[in-house]
Amino acid sequence: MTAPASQAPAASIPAAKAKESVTCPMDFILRMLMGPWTTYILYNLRTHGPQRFGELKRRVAGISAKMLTERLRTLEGASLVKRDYEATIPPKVTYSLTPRGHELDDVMGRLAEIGTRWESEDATNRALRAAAAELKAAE
Amino acid sequence: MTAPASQAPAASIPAAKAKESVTCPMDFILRMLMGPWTTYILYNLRTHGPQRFGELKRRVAGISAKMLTERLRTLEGASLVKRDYEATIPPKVTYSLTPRGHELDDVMGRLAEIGTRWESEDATNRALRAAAAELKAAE
DNA sequence: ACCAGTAGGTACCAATTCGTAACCTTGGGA
DNA sequence: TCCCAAGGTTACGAATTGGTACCTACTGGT
Repeated sequence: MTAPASQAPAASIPAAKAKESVTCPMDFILRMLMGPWTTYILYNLRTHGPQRFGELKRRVAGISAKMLTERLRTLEGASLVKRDYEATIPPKVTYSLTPRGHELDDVMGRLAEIGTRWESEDATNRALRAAAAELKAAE
Repeated sequence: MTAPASQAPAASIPAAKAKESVTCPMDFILRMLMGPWTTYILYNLRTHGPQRFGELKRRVAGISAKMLTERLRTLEGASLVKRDYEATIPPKVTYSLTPRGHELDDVMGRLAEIGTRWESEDATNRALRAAAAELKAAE
């Protein structure tokens, strides 16, 4: 993830600056996953299967066509998503996960599990703190 | 990942816009990991153990003090990193992974493995294509 | 005739991001 | 007396990001 300064090429900048950088191999992959909206898109493609552009756009609520297009092109470039174009009228474009895209299922599942757990842990803690605060206020 | 437009709060914007958004649980966690430099930092803390600010800064080549500070604060806020401050003169601040931070070891390892594999697969493919191109040129 | 839907592409533009540089605190060394 | 170290904080600015709006091309419905 995550490159430094002015991002665009930034992604590669840190590595570039640090010639003999420790090049963390997660970097490439995390840089992909971390792009804006990316996980929402992959999540939807995983859970709802191959979808058309409009369908995906409707599901990933709030995304602009521009962003969706750009993200899909990037994912396609990384071979995580496949684009099937049918030159019918109107055109029909279907996006699906490639085998490589599916290799992430496992990790994504794990991340989702951890994320969910943390969220509930945090909620519990907040509730505990709130309860403690009330007790204190009531005393 | 990744929030939309003007980022800062952006991170939460997509979810915000899409009220009944599908709230992907990976999102929180990926948003953390994806911040600029974040993986480099976690990677270093994992492989080299608890470190002082300056040490970390030297290892994560190219990062500015400002960024490092900001990233560490964020990670601290997410309870992934612990900050030990000793008010000696000069002050001594040591950062280390929290138990929660270590929960990511597994996923990070997997991501690293996949990333490494893809990288080598891609290298192989590039080599093959180059060889094919040469054969073609030579005929 | 006019609007809608499909799948984008392009221009314009404000807002955000992140690097650079300067400054802060306290004590020790030259 | 002056500078340095550690670990930041703050101001300043340029560059990138991503949304909005508009355009294409073709067909079907009213």
